[in-house]
Amino acid sequence: MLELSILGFLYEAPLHGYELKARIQGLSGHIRPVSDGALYPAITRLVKAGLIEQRTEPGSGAAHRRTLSLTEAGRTELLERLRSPKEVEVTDGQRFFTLLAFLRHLPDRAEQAAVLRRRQTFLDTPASFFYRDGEPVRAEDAPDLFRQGMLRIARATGTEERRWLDEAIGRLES
Amino acid sequence: MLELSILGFLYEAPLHGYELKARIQGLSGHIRPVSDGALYPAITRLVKAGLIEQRTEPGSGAAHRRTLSLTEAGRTELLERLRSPKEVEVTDGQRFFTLLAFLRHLPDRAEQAAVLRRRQTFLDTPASFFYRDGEPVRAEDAPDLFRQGMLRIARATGTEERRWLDEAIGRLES
DNA sequence: GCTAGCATGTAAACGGTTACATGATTAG
DNA sequence: CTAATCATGTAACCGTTTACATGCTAGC
Repeated sequence: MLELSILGFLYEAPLHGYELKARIQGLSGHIRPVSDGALYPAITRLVKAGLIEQRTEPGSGAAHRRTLSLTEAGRTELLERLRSPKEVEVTDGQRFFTLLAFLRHLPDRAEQAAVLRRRQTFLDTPASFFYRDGEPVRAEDAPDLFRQGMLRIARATGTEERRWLDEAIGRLES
Repeated sequence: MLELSILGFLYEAPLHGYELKARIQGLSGHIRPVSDGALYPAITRLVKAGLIEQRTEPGSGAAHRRTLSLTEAGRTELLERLRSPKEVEVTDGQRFFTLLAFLRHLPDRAEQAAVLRRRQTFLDTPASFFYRDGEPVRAEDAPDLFRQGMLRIARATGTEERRWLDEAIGRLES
């Protein structure tokens, strides 16, 4: 997830770690701060894997500042991760959103549409959200005010997402 | 998160691990399966912490089947976790939802309302969702179809959630 | 001179995933 | 008898959080 964000942002332009952190944070609406202890090890991993390159900038700005950029392998890897997301990245809203944030980098509109289709299929599966005894619970039947709220919110989200997916897939395939 | 769900479900009735797993899964709408490798260690932790008790049921059902129940300390702990959620549990939608699922167990309506208020404050902070250069991005300005979608969906969710929070807090405080 | 922001890192602990392992009961 | 479901657990690995640590630069 973090790795995808790093690759995604670097696909657009070379950045240093600190700037990367700010962008990733901006993407999630400050819901969850990106910790240095997650970011820098992730960068190290990607460098070791040959997906990104580091070079120290001389003079400019604060102390040592390492500018990161994607290698050719990194570019290929990003596209592959966007093209073939794991099941959990389609299923989990948070992860799917991260995917969406960079999906424009996939050069083929048909491939973009295919990813949206996978999400669509998941949302249309009658296996989504809040079950009791194997049956989906209706908001009116929820046992208390709070679970009623959960259902209302989940339903509103699902409705809007389905609407957008329809529209977007339509546009991509026209 | 997992621990909260375990405590929450056991507050209602004693259960064994397998049943607990099914309920937790039902709550998330199968978005993310609960793995045994997470569940059983979590149970062990809670037992060690004195928050739940295990007793092996003789005869009934399959093989060995351990029925779990909350101790007095466990009941206190659950209420405390509901009453004073950590910042990230208010901020992160997924976690906040887990909180909501069990919030009815808080005996004091004013305390329930206070938790909802914290979420409300977070949502009203102009720091929520998708920033660029420190400014919130409007859907029309989003650079591509996919980010437009993210914004649309996020906005729909936020709107519905704010509406429900208003309503719910009103009811709780009347 | 000091504080805020820029900038990068490490180490321990924690929680979760994945894979492995076992065995009982029930329905076809 | 055999497959599905019930039922519980362990071990290796992985990524994240939290806390700690350092040092530069710009503006007050």
